Amino acid sequence: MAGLRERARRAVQAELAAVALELFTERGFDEVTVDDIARAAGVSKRSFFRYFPAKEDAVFGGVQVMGDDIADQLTARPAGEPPWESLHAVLRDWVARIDAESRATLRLIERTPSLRARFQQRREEARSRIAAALAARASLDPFTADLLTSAAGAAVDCASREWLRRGPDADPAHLLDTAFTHLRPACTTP
Amino acid sequence: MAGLRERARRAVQAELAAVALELFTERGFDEVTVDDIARAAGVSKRSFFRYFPAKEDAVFGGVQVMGDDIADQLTARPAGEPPWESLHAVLRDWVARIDAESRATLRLIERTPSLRARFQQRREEARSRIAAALAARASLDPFTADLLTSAAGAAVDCASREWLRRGPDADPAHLLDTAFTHLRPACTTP
DNA sequence: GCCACTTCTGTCATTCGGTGTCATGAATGG
DNA sequence: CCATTCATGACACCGAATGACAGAAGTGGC
Repeated sequence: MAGLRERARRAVQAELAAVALELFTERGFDEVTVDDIARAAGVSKRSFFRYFPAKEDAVFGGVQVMGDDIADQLTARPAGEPPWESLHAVLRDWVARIDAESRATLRLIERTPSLRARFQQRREEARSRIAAALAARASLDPFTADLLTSAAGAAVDCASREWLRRGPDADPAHLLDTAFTHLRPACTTP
Repeated sequence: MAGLRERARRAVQAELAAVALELFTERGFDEVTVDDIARAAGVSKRSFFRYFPAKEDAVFGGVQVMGDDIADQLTARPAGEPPWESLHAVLRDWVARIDAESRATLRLIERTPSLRARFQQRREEARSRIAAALAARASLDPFTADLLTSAAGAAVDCASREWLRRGPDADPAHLLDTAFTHLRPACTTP
């Protein structure tokens, strides 16, 4: 069961994230101080840092959880499937689950350099784990797993940028398909 | 001719960068304050920020200049050459020009998260310019140019990581060749 | 050499992100 | 009911970064 403490903690964290996102989208990330967020949420500046290790981290969370299970889903793919197809399928599933709120967050990230940097950092960590999972599943050497996952990351990046270029009406999944098709590496069929 | 002011400025900037790199490699980026660097170089902390916009920027410079002319070299490639081959050739040339000092810098960057973030940010800007140059030269749509340059960036990343994995004896150019060969996208031969 | 004019520099003060400390009060578990 | 744990706020502190100002030094014209 979830104790009162745990529930309160999650509630405050969600409240802080919501307040922060609102202020950020309204005035821009750099024009909002941690004190602003804390005061708007009715807590002290010190308490903010008890819920988030850094100011940037108040933005992630809705995005972060999604990236965690990609490695698991990857190991659950059919055994004979080529690695590139596995990555494509899993990531296609992932972009399909991105909801409207996450898209607003992604836009904020895309236009804020410091957030972009933090985002790339997290994505790189995730990519590293995914590469390890892929190497274990398909018995690939680390270099090849690195190549495949990095290329997949590039595909996601390009699809994301193209989606931002075209506006929210474009279909992200279709853009990702195009990117994966165009980028299919030579090493998938050795 | 270069006036005394200009020469003095470059000298101080180089001195600051050298001192900073020495302290960073010795004690780690986060364990060195700007005051430390400034004092070791015999200037005030305030003056440091007149030469570099941020602490991280004292590390780049030896690396940055190299990335600037990649777009130019790209436009100078033979007209009929496939885009992927052009990127391969130019970047191969680029890694070949990386000297020992730059390698030490790269190692420092690779093991310092905040430097990595800054580095990725700069590389992304460079990639964007290169994509524009490539699109203009080979009359590609922005999306395809994006895909090719991002994949090339992934190749460089993977080669760099593999090089760090294997130690300084490995040949970076050869690793880059392998990455580019394995990653050759399907869209190079439409 | 002398004199404006610009640029560089150090000093001081300030903002902001982030951390350590400590006392207080509330939740928890027996 | 009581001892322990945990969250909180208040305060001080560090380091990165910026603005303001005064003085030193280079630059160009006379």
